[in-house]
Amino acid sequence: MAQRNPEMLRGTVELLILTTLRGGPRHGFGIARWLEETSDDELQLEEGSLYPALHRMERRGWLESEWGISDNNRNVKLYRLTSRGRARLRSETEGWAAFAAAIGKVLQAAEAV
Amino acid sequence: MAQRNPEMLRGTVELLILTTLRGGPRHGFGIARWLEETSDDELQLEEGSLYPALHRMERRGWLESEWGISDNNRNVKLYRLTSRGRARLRSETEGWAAFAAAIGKVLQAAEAV
DNA sequence: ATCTATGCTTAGACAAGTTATGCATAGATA
DNA sequence: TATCTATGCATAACTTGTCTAAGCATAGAT
Repeated sequence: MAQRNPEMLRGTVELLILTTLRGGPRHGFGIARWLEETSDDELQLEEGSLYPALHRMERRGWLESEWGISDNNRNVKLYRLTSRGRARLRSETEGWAAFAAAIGKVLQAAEAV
Repeated sequence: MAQRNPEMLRGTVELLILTTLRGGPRHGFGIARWLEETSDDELQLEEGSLYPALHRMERRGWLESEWGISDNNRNVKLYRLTSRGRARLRSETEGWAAFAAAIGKVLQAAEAV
C-alpha cells in the first residue's frame, strides 16, 4: 500500500484482502479497486504488494484461485476464501479490533495529560 | 512489539513513543512500561524495537535525550519531544485516524454484504 | 496502427520489527 | 559477602513484507 505512512499497512493487507473476499470471489485488480473505492482512496494497494500477498495467502491455504474471464472479457485469476481463510479472517478481525482499541486507549490517555 | 499479529505494529511504534512523551520526558524502559500499562498489556514493546526506534527518532530530530538518574536511583537516558517531534506527533496522529477510519469503512462495507 | 486501461508476475532495494546476546548496577536476600 | 532479580541500555543478525520498477499480454477505442 502507499499511504501517508507506508509502514502502517504492515499486517493489515491480509486482513483487507480477506475482508474483500468475504463478499465473494474477486480477482487481484478487482480487490485493489474495491479497497480503494470503499476506503475513499485512503487505501491504495500497489501491485508489488498485492500479488505477492495473494500468492503467500494461497500458499498458506487461506485462498484458492482459478483462471476465468471477467465481465470485460479479460483473463483474470479469481480468488476465493477457503474455510481456513474464513477462520483467519475472524482472528485477524479480532486482532485488529484489539489493536485499534489499544492504540485508542494510549492516545486518549495521553490527551488527558 | 509482540502482538497477536507482530506486523501490525509497523509504523505505529513511533506514534506510540511520541504519544507517550507528550506527558513529559521519560526514559526508554519507562516508555515501554507506560504503553504496556495504558494498553492493558495489549501493546508490548520489545527492547530490540524500542531502542532502535528511539535512536532513529533522535537522529531525525523528533526527540532529544540526556542522561539522568531515575527515581529508583538508576542511570537512565531521558527522552523529550522537540518541536519537530511535536509536529510529527500531530501528523502521525492524523495519519492514524485516517488509516483506522479507512479500515473501519472496509470492515463495515464487507459486513453489509 | 496506436493508445489506454486492464491484468498478472517478479526481482531487487529498503525499512523496521524480532530474537538473542552482552553489559551494567541497585537493592534485596541468604 | 555473595548472589539473585529487576531495571536499564545497546546492537548484530535474521526475517518479513512493502515499494519501485520493469516486463509481458490483450481488449477496446481512436
